[in-house]
Amino acid sequence: MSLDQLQAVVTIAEEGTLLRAARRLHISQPPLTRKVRALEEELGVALFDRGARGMRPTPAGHTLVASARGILAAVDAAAVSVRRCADGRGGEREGPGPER
Amino acid sequence: MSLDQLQAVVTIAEEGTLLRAARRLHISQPPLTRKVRALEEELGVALFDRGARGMRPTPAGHTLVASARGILAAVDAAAVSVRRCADGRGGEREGPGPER
DNA sequence: CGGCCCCATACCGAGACGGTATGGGCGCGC
DNA sequence: GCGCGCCCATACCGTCTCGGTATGGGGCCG
Repeated sequence: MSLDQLQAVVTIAEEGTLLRAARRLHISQPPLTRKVRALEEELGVALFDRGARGMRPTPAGHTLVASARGILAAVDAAAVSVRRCADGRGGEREGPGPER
Repeated sequence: MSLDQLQAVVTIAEEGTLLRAARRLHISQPPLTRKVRALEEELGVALFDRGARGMRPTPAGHTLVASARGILAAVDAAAVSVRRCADGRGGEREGPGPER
């Protein structure tokens, strides 16, 4: 599991189709297919229901999307905290707090 | 920034030297050097002080280690939640809560 | 029934990742 | 003061994953 894959899952869930998600992620559709399938195989769980209309998240997929949003936000917050800690001054408490 | 790099930073901070951290991560020392340097350049911040004795985290490094621990725990919790959601039964509330 | 949209697969090239070998720097013991 | 050992940094190379293009199969709509 990688942050890349989590971002992919979140975007697909938001867009509903691989093509639109791929456009938003600045990649092509086939790599996205592989990313999702790889994650599904790694977890041993189907994350999306494929239909002729697009992809709809399964209950497991929905759960993962919710968790992934928090994780991605935490990563971003961590980067900000680290830069804050060394950029201007040299002392800051750990403050990635604003998660979820 | 990748989960791999976060894991590396945490392990290095715990072990104090690249060699011991590399052993724990089942990789070699040179790739670890590159991982850390890449992350430092990406953030524009020095994460460790290199001395003849080993590597000691800077304040920024310490901050990142703390955040990284929470993120990695959240990722693990997410995987568990997803599997729980689809493994036995088909309905579970989103419960990655125990983070940090 | 024809057309369209969407996902899946096959194949290929480039970039990233990891491993081995080697060098430079510093502290410690003799 | 000098040699030794530890540790991080760099150079080079093989492999493997990742992304892109081209193509196929399937279902819904008009």
